[in-house]
Amino acid sequence: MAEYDHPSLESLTLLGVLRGLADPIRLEIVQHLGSVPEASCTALLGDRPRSSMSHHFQVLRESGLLQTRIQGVQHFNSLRKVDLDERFPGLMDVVLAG
Amino acid sequence: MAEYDHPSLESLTLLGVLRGLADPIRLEIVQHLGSVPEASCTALLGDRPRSSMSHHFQVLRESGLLQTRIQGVQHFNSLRKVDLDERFPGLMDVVLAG
DNA sequence: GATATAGTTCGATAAAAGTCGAATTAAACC
DNA sequence: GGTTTAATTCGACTTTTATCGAACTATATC
Repeated sequence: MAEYDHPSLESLTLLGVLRGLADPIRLEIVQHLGSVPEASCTALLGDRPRSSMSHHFQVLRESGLLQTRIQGVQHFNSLRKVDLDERFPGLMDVVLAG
Repeated sequence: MAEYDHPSLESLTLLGVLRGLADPIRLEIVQHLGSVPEASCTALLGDRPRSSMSHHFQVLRESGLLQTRIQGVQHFNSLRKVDLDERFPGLMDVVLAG
């Protein structure tokens, strides 16, 4: 696998981002990523099946909430906080405060 | 019909509110309500069936996003902006700006 | 009381989203 | 090349959510 392509800043929509956040697992992932620079999928796994988590990471990536950097066999996820702050100022602050 | 009971400020959850917002029709309703003091259901109907809209109003009410005042045969909906601003400061500003 | 109006509730259907095991890919390492 | 590790993809299934016509409730008006 080469690399993911992430949606551009301009293509992000409020509805898309809200849909990305509107799931308990994904909200938890996002909030966790608010407190660390980045995290691998495994680090956020808990006791859930990998395939479920992989699905949620995909949704988060496609809605523009996180970006994934591939290093060797690991995928490091981080919040697209700077982008999100520019596009939807204040949103991430509320989400991470909640 | 007597009156609706709306969830208390403390019982609102971020996830619940995000779920309420994560639908195109509901987001549109909320954003519209951001620009008017209140609106009846019919006023926001467009060309959609009443029963569908009634469902969305119920979801919005239960997630704490709006309150409904009954006056005669009409139901007037308004954003719970003050409550939401207190509970999730900044959230509504982003949503209404989007 | 009959009629009109505003909105809800019911119930059936359709569409969307989440779950998760099994198979697969891809890199790393011996 | 074989093995381990990290994560994805596939596909089948379940659950949740949305849609919307038809019947219903409640208020207002004549």
